[in-house]
Amino acid sequence: MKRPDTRQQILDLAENLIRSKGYNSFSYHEISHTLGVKNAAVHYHFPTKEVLGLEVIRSAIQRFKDFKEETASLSLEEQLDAFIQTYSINSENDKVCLVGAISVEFYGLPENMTNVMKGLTRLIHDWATNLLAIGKAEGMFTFDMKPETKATMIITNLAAGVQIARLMGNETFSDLIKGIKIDLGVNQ
Amino acid sequence: MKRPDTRQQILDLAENLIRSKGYNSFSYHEISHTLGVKNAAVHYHFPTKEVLGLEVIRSAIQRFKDFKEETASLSLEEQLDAFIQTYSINSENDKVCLVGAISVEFYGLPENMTNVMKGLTRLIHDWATNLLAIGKAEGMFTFDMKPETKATMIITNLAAGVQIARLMGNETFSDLIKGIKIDLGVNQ
DNA sequence: TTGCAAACTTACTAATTAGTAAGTAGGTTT
DNA sequence: AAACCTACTTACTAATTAGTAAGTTTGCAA
Repeated sequence: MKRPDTRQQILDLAENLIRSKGYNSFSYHEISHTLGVKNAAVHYHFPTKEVLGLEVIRSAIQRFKDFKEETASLSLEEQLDAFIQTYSINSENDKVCLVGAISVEFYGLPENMTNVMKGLTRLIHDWATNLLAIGKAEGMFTFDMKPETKATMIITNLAAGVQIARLMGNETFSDLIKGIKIDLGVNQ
Repeated sequence: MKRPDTRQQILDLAENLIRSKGYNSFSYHEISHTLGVKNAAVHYHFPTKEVLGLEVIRSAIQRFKDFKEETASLSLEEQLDAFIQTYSINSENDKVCLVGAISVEFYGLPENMTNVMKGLTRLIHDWATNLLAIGKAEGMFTFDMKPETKATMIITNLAAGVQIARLMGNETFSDLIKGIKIDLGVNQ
């Protein structure tokens, strides 16, 4: 018999549930039922829901670090496009990003989770700031503010863009991307 | 004895809880305990949690309509500032906006709630679009895209701005406001 | 072949959840 | 003053929740 890799399946499903409905809107029962295992099997891999939530965020941190490495050799515009594309995929799959999901439920989550999440948010923001700073210095992007401010603007556009797409439709999101590029001066 | 206006207190508290932790992170017990009444008193005013959630959204729709009327006679820039200020107050009170709160939990909420929420989102977006269209025509705002696109950009900046402020601090939000104004050409 | 550990299941528990039925106190209407 | 209504309380229930303790199976190593 094949190794079903239950642990990874639980982790993936938990992330999808957090980004579909929020952390406090899914139960261990929903996970075990969906994967065809028993409730205790989920607790075997992740003793508490807080541990599961933490692991979801930690794996997202690792995934972003991998993304950084994998795209490091690309041009700035290709890096930005790759970043935006991850949100386009979210929008098509009706999934919000972790930053949005965790921040909205902030005061209903274990402090450990929100603290680890702060690290991921800084990581993404620092990366975007650096990208924009270099791009501005090289004359590739045009904006009249600090690169950290522009980074906040683009990240908030994307984070709430996938949220508002649930209420207004996916065209709203693709339209938004065009706007971001126009303001950066990278439209052609 | 004074009229305690329990119904209004429940409604206000419910909105605050939704915008602090999310709809599925608070209970009728939390409401009744906080207000010093019994669980059944909450059910007397709002028979089901879905009804309570719907009333929260409906009262927000009414509030936005009142906002529109009250600010209609102001200049475009004053109207925009008034709109932005409601988000600044949110940020200071660590509250996200309803659009963000409802959209993140979207697939964990009763369909009635998300449908009514779509109405509020359209209402806000249409208002902002109209404001930006007139402001652009009058040469007050400068942007090189459709006014509906710029409306989406500003609304997503504000919605996710208050979210990301929870993870990165309130300076991130006030910084973001400056960025929005710079891109609109209404800085200083 | 025996021993052992990883990955479960079986069978629970205690707490919390939304929701209800029946009663009651106090003011208003008739 | 009798009837009635509003705004509750008392006292529940059934379902769901996260979490646990004690087995069981299966593959692998000694």
